[in-house]
Amino acid sequence: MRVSRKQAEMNREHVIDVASRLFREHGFDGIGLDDLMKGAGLTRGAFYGQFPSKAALAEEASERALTQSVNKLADAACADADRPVSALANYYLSVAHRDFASGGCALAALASDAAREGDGVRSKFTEGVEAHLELFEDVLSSSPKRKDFDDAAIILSTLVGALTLARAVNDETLSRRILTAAARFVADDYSPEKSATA
Amino acid sequence: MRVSRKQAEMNREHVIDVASRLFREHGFDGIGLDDLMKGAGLTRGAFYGQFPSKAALAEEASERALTQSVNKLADAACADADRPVSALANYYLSVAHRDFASGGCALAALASDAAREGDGVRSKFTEGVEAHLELFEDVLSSSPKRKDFDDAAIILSTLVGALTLARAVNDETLSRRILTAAARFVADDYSPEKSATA
DNA sequence: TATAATAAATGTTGATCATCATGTAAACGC
DNA sequence: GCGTTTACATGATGATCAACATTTATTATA
Repeated sequence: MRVSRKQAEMNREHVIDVASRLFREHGFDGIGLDDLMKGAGLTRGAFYGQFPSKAALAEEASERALTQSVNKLADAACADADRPVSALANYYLSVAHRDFASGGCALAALASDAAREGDGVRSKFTEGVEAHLELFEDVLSSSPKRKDFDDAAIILSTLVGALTLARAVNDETLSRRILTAAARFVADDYSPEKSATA
Repeated sequence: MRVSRKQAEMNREHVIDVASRLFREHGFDGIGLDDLMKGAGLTRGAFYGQFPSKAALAEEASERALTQSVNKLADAACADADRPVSALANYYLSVAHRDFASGGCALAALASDAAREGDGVRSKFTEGVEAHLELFEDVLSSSPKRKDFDDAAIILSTLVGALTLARAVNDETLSRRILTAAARFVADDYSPEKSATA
């Protein structure tokens, strides 16, 4: 049954949204087109009218997930105007974020998967990492010290690494200790009210 | 054709070694038993005499890869006795390590995959993370300051995160900038000759 | 209203997946 | 040296995979 142009475009967008969630949850190789489309309330046949291949969907879903990740971080930073770095770290390294990979940071959920993907997906990840770094540079520049690529890269690496390790681990105590150690480090060492560290 | 007990045991060990490499390279879902066994010079039928399931092999391969990762880090630290942290960071965040995932750190290669696996694999990763942290605590304790879980967790998170991001990214310049920023941070802030940071 | 375009459903393809049953031949215990 | 054990190979199983072709139904437009 055919559907209006507008509805078709909405369906397409919905498929991308669903895929961005399910890929984060199961990995690119961890879910197939059938379940992906079922998750969107459509069938497999509807797929190839909208996308040329699974890789193409992975590309668009990566872009959307990464944009969403940056936006969530920006919102967290804005929520506490005079301690933005602290707010950002506490959001990112929360237990809630750890236990909600499908709606959380795409870098932590898919970065090691993305390294094995083709250039399409990896290009989107390149843009996504750059966007994350620019956000951090902006937030850091509000502090009296220099605006520095290195500090942004250190913070991003620490956040992604800590969240990834906290998820991989089976032991709740260890998992939380990793999260809080990293959160305290980022908040303490990079807050505006404190002087430079390096 | 049958083979001696000793040879069979050697085959088993060889399968685990090969799997630990191939899983790191392709992810748990990225390679099947056929290619896994082909990589070990055997056929699929030889598998189920040695392992009850693919998940069981993933467990043993994870354990081996993680042990190897700790050993390599320990070797790197020993190579430069008066700047162990620096040596460790420079090894871990080298371009060579970035481009050699199959023989490199299992945490960076498989941590986000492991988060989606069953309790067997995740338990091995728990032990692996603990072993990594203990190594870092030991190396740090040789410096005049405190021996601290938090510092070890921060270093491990930064190393894993930076390497993961450097691999996901498509842009060589950006990739190297992430590696060097993180390496400089770890080396500078946690070397024995420098005072505490937090 | 008739026609062209197309979204979605359905079915098929061939590859690959993990798993297991059976066959075979070599190594081991007696 | 003979019977038993067992390591491995082979083939079959059914599930699932991505990909695509065909069909059906609906909308937009002429």
